[in-house]
Amino acid sequence: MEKQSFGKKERVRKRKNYLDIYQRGRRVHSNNFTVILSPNPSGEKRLGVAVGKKVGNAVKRNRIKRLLREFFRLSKDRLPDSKDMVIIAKRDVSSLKYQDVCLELAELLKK
RNA sequence: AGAGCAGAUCGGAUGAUCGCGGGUCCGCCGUCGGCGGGCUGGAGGAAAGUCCGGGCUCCACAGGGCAGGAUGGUCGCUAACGGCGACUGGGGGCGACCCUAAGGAAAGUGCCACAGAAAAUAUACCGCCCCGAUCUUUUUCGGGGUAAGGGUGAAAAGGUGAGGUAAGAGCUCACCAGUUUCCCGGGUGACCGGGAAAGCUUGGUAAACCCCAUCCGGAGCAAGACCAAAUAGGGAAACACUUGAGGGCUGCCCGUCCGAAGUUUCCGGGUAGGUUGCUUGAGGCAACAGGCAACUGUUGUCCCAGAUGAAUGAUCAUCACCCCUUCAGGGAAACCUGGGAGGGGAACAGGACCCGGCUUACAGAUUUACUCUGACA
RNA sequence: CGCGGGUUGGAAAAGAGGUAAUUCGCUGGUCUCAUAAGCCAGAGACGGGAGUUCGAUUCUCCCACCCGCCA
Repeated sequence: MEKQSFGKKERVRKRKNYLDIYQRGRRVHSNNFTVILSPNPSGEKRLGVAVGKKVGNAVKRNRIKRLLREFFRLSKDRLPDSKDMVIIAKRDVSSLKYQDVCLELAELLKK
């Protein structure tokens, strides 16, 4: 069985990395999210999450981040290796359920 | 029973699967460290706003004056406060109770639009009265007295009555209201109660300047300390004490300190990044004691988040809570009781150095004391 | 996280206790064969809630929103 953990190695953790990904990555948009994909040399697949202040207060922002990480964790095996991915939440999506998030992102990643 | 008022407590619970970050122990690889496993604990009453106060850290341990800021009934509590408690004055409510930036306007300055005669030194508009002139008289003009009457305004120069007067006026008197001073009694005090005298009365505004009293050094954990790739060439210490540029100490001044350029010695400084500060503390809980209370003391007991692109989530089940629909029983009905079935809801909100407060947001639940109205006894 | 500044018609922007200017835009009229320009007239605002005051856009306090600085 594929492991479903989500450790520190699998996160994008520095501002520099984010800037690199923003510059080099390919962007895909949907209603609520923007996904940026960029190759990275390390061999790992990594996730970064960006939720701006416009989206809501701290509770809402935290909830969105958790939902996005949950999605990444559970559908890791279907994602390509050696890719950095940053998901940006565009608006207040804290009322969405986890399943709604899954559907929308899965759609988005097919493109 | 209804309406209300002041507090206090809580802020869903349990389980399963997957997952996150901390501490600790064990094992393996092993230079830091990494990997795996076990155990343990992991957001709030406001964690929020950042409105105050303090601890802590650095700035040269910070002295004086001016400027600036804050507070403003009294007494207390406290590490401290702009907080809290008790009490006093004022205002509101039938009441429980609530609100109160509540020192000084008889230090000075300013302002008080429009209206009004006048907005503070009453320069008198109408009116009333006296005198003089004019004239047959009413009239008209001039000089003066008068704040009792008028209308205006948010606010009009103590109120009522009597005397008094040419007309009037605290001009005088009685009562009442208020101010200041003094005395007596009570209280730690704000102040309260009683009495006497004075001048006879003084507009409002200090969240206008200001005066008085008290307090305040500046920055802030992105403080500060340590390790240290890259890059750039200097940096630090000691001595000497002449000129002292320039800089720092709070905005300015005084005052004071460092100090370029000299000689000698030494090798360090520092960005990315990392470590530390970082959680045992004015700490929580319980009992007893002191105090009206805020709070304090003693004893016992407990260890309860330390992340850093930032950890608490997702899915499911059960049980409680609320709402809606439907069903059964009782009833004439309103409705009451039961809980079978289905559906929905569950607030405000997330630590970022730590505490004490304040303020603001908040579905609902539990509970205590008290007040008013109605009924019964 | 900490520290500062601001909010006035649709847009910009003065006013600092009593009447809210001004410019552009908008609407109607006039002029023109018609449009523009010009001229005349008009509508449309003090971020919300308390307090001080006779009276707050202005002063004080509390919220909301926006902007900036410190890596």
